[in-house]
Amino acid sequence: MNTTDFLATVSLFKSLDSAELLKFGELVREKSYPKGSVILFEDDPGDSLFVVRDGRVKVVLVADDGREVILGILGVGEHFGELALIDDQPRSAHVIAMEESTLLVLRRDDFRRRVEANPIVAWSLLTELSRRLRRADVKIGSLVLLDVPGRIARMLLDAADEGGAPLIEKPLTHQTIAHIVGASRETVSRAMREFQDSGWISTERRRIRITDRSALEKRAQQRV
Amino acid sequence: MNTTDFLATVSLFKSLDSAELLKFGELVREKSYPKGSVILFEDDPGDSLFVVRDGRVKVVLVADDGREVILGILGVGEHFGELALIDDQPRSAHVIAMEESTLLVLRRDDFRRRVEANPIVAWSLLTELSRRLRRADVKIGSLVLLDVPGRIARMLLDAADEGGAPLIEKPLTHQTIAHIVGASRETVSRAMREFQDSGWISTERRRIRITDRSALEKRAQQRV
DNA sequence: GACCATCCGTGACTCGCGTCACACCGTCGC
DNA sequence: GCGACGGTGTGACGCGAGTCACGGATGGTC
Repeated sequence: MNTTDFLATVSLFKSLDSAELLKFGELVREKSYPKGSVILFEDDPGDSLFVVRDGRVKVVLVADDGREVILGILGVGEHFGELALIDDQPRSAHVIAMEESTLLVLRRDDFRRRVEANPIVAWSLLTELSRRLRRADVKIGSLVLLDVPGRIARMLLDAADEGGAPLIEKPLTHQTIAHIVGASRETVSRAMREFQDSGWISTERRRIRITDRSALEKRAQQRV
Repeated sequence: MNTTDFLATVSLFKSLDSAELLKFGELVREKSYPKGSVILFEDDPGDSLFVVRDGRVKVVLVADDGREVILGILGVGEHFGELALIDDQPRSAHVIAMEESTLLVLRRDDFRRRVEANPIVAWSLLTELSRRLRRADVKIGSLVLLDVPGRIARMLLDAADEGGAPLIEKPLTHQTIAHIVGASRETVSRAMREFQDSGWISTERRRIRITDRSALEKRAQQRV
């Protein structure tokens, strides 16, 4: 798939006509990152928007002692780095490649010019930021109101919804889940084991299948 | 101050010329809410944007058992409810008047028409949503990486920065702080007492003064 | 003044979960 | 095959913080 066709599948650009897409296509550079490499650092001044062309990246905050929180995992077609384009503030988190990944990079000035010329993109951006804000608020609520197993249950449901099927395709190690829900690896292990013993989920070669959705939903309700 | 002049002070509208302001002024209705009343409910379909004209409101999530998290407190000139206008999703939280408050209400269709006619507003909105998203992410980080006193310290610093001076003017009860940082009232009491005994803060008739900023900042670093 | 509603301070007890420690896999490369 | 490595399972232990149960202070209202 060439770049223009790919851009047409990205939510941010999907309502653009082909002439516009072509223009955007001309402005992007393509760049590859090996697994584990840091794509951008918190506090850096930022002037680019990135679209995941291939691979998977995580958005993380890390504490001085190395502990980390995963704010989000982005796959093909998703984008990051737009905040710095909008408000000129430094980057708010690190972004790290979870696998070998290739990204499309769009520079601030180019992006702004195109957005001003084309309010549809501005509206897509608004929609996208709204979605993220809602998710962030839900996450804050979970962290305060739910215990760790509850947060894991909710997270599994979210991950499954994303794929459409009650099956989580992407490899999710316990360690990764721990970073997402704000818990320790061991606690995640224990909770997953319990879910499995209760027959709520099953794992088949690195993938997680949800076998009792309503039980998980119940567990993910506010407070046990 | 009349409505138009007031709107000119609101960040969302501040880059508009007076003709535009006048148009907006004609579209809003004014509405009052007694202390404690619920201005909007989570899950309601929403079709209005609200601007705080007077008073103070809190945005909260509440669990079935009544425990609550405060996502934000909005004062004069701040606005809420725009998400539902952008993405047509139901409201994501309750909004409750903390004091007798009066709000300006703008309906979805009117708002959208004005935004389409005037991209400056769209850009202000983007800036505002970016700001909130950053704050939300920082909050998620705090919840996972900091202990309760650390979160309180950070919250005090934020509140102080908002006012410009090292003094928090608005009454903040321990209970309220507890809801903001996701802790119990008792724990907040103990932490505040400790801060006070260490000479980091002092309280003078309902207001909190920060007397040792750097100590608080240190306490608010990742992990004790 | 008396009375009420809020708010704050503090001890005692409990428990969820983080931490440490170690054992047990698969799977990959040589 | 053998080691190395990344991932998982599980016990033991300790601590932060929630909960319960008070008592006491402050301020507003009649």
